[in-house]
Amino acid sequence: MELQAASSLSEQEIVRREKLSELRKLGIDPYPPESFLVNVTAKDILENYERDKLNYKDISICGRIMSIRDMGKACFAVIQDATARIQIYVKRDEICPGEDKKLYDLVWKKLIDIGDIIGIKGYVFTTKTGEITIHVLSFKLLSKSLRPLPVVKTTEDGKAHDEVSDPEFRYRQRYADLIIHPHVRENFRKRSKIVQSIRNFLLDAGLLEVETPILQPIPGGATARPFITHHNALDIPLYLRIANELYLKRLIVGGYDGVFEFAKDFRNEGMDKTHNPEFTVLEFYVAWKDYFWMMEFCEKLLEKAVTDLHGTTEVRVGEHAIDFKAPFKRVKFFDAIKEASGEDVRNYDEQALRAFCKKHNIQTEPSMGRGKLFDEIFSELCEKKFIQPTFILDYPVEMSPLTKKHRSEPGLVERFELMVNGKEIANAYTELNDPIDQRQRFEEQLKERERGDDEAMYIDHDFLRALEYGMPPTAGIGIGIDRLCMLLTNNDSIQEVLFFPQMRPEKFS
RNA sequence: GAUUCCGUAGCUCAGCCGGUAGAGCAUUACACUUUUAAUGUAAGGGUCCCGGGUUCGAAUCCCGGCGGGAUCACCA
Repeated sequence: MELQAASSLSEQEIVRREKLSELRKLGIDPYPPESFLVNVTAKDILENYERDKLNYKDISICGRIMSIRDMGKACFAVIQDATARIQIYVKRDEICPGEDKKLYDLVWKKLIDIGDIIGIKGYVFTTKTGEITIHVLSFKLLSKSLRPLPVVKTTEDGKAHDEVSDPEFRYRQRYADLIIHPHVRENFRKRSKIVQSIRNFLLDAGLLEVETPILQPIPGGATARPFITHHNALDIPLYLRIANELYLKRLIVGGYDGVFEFAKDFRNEGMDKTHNPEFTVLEFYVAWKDYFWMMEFCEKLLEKAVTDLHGTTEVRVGEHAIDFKAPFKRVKFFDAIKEASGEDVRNYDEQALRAFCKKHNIQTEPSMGRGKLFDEIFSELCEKKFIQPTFILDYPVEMSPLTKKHRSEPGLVERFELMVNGKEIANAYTELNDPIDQRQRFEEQLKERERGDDEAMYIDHDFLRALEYGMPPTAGIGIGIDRLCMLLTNNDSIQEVLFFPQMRPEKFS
């Protein structure tokens, strides 16, 4: 077994395994079980150590070794804990005061590597070059690393050397990516902060956080191809949810006046830098409200999230400075198309729309109905123009089978989408609560499906039954959390805001 | 799914027109008790993604596959 393993290992891996057994021979457990007391973090030291006060005299800290500079009878190394990197200073005669210098000469200098996790005790001082450093009085190996870690070296002018640039490496081995790239760790902290800020906002507003089924017998609430699975005991197909909308509305029927869920949704579609098969959507529904109320609520929510994250309402995204200061601009759907094309397509029938598309070089499919055509026209002609947060409102009824018809505009529904940086971030309605109308809308969807649109919605009879009991007037919204995080962290790939983006399975030989 | 680019040491990359591989960092050895891409000297390390083909000879050319990126399609 050893031979077989050794043949596939690199030189460096073999060396580290040899060091492992060497350590064991010396009676040192490379993976000790007991806790190591930590009384300070690297960040704490770097921010609060003051040379003259001589504080941080008796510290105990753990971290991973990120670099070592061996000076002979003394060494400098850098360790990294969850908060920061800090330099440590290991002096032979300090950790080996007696005759026996084995702990330094052998254990520290030969058997400890970059990547190893150690605990140290000592005190903080400043080197003559002015760097805050931990003077090590004793150290303990807490976990031996068996793989070479590609640590980035940065020159004085900030230029990075040997930075892992292979995205495949970074996404497949995110654990290593996180170790070697502090900014990646920071990105995900930001994501957590965004979610936390929004959650607090919703809880403060009195909404109830809920959980609803991921496995659904009918994949409803959106139009998308679902993942299908099978339940053995029930012997039925089940679908991974493409949305949780219909379940959250059932809860509004049940009498809660505000519910929200940060939901993983699943869609069996293509993958690219803005699409992952599983993704996170925040949906929430508030009774007694309409979409105008929701626009204001949404503005406040985002303004707060951005401020909590950056301390200001402005975010730098690529070339643009985007300002989330409420209120956001509002543009009506058909006004946006009119603005872009000079034509008011609102009353066009399907044929006229197809002619319009042809004129503007917009590709169409025979299976597309009016709704899809409108959708296509908007995304081709208008979407990219909205850089600053802009609400697009009053969509055609064909595009929105779950939305209440507009109170004064025939053929439209009370719906808005929030566009930021040319992309849709949120989608909201005055929710359709008329069960008869809802049934008709589902039947329209059924026709679309028969026509070849395999993403049209299925009829959910239980949902209709719920509506028949009566749902209060309600405003609802879905916010794409991944895309929001991309925006607020200035990343243009969804893979940068997902710890473990979907990848083709790796082959291990 | 389509098109296109890419796949050489642990990491970053070089290797043009075909002659079985190089550099820096990392690793190993020695020196060095305040360095910071530490330094100096020396050494080791590669199924050149996989499988076929052309050829006396392939990392290099051709075909197929696998994996990744980009663009497009579907979608959020």
